[in-house]
Amino acid sequence: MARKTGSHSDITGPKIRAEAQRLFARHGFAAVSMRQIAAAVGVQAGALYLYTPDKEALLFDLLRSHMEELLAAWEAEPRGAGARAALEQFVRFHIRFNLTRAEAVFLSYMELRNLSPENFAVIEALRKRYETELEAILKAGQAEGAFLLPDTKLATMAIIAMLTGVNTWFREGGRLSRETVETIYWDMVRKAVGA
Amino acid sequence: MARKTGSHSDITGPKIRAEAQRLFARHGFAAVSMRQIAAAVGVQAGALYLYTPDKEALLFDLLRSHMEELLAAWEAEPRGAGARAALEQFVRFHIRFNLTRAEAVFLSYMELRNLSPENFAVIEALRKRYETELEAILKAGQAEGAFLLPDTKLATMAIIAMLTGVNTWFREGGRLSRETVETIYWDMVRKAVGA
DNA sequence: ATGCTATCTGAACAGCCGTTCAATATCAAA
DNA sequence: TTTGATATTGAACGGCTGTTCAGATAGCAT
Repeated sequence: MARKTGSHSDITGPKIRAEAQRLFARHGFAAVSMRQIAAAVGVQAGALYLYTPDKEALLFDLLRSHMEELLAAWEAEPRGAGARAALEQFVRFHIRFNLTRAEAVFLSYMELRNLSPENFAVIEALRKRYETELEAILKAGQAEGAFLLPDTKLATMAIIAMLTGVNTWFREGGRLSRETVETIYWDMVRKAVGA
Repeated sequence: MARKTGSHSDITGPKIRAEAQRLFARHGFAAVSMRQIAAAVGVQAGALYLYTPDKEALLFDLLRSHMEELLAAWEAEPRGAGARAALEQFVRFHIRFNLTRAEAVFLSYMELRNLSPENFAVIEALRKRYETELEAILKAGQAEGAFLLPDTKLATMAIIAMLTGVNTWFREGGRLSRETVETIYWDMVRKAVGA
């Protein structure tokens, strides 16, 4: 046996990334073997190397794609006028976007240490760019007198941690809908920044 | 060679736990081998099994000890009168305690999935107990009219996520002292709960 | 129908994994 | 000084690891 009927890189490639993401998120990068990923895809381990130079590159690709899609989605988001509207937009966007990509978010927080220093720096830079988006909103709000904050840098970190935390407990079909959660978190954030 | 001069279970035992915690936190549970831990302790791999039945039990021990010490420390904390004082106490305690045990906190958040279902349930129950401590404060504050919260359960999760997030960026000797950070976070939490 | 290219297999590589255990050296008590 | 308990080694177990590659088949353009 060699090439399989119906085989196509347009199908196998994405399938590998999808299964890798699922398995890495579920068991952790180090705990998942290339043979497990291959089995999930329905292929032998050697075939994976047509699509990635090595295991770490597979992880890096997932993390970088996620961060770039996060930034692109935020930039494509409609922006209201004023810092207060922008902050509400950010809060709702962050919760909504992250909930639809729970596995990727999980990976981005858990598996950074499995990256080489160079790859780690790339992801860190993207994450920093995203944080700066929020900090810019907080600084603008502070300047226009809409917010009252002791420290915009700390507020940035606090708000992002708080919002990302939703992913750890939210379950579809639970007590509260995603929209309700967004609203409740927005209420707490709004108060916290003194708006 | 067999037994080493100066060898003692009172020394080797704690040393194994300390090195395991350090290595697990640094590289991840799955990525660290028993031989690496043994080498860090200065012993052969086989000797570890005088102190733990297997690798997972080593991790479980670290997580359970941490959670129990966290709960014990909180219970030993002096309690002020009223929900507002209690909440400030909690905020400052959580940041302070977690910063002094960064490795254990990191492990407790990252390595839960490497536990067997039974062991996972034990840690989850301890974590739940801790969360309930905060929620009780929020409920009491709500009842006595000190706080104004849309949902105490969500506020609990939001506050804990926000506070634990400090561990990801705080560095000793950085721009702000631990006490200043405590105060700033307390300010944000206080506003968020409407107090 | 032919030939080229894309895709995949299956075996092999060297090395590491968690764990067990008989043998052995040290320590502490008698 | 002898004896028994304690602590450790070092080798061995079967199995899994990431990665490479020659060989083989499927798809596609001619």
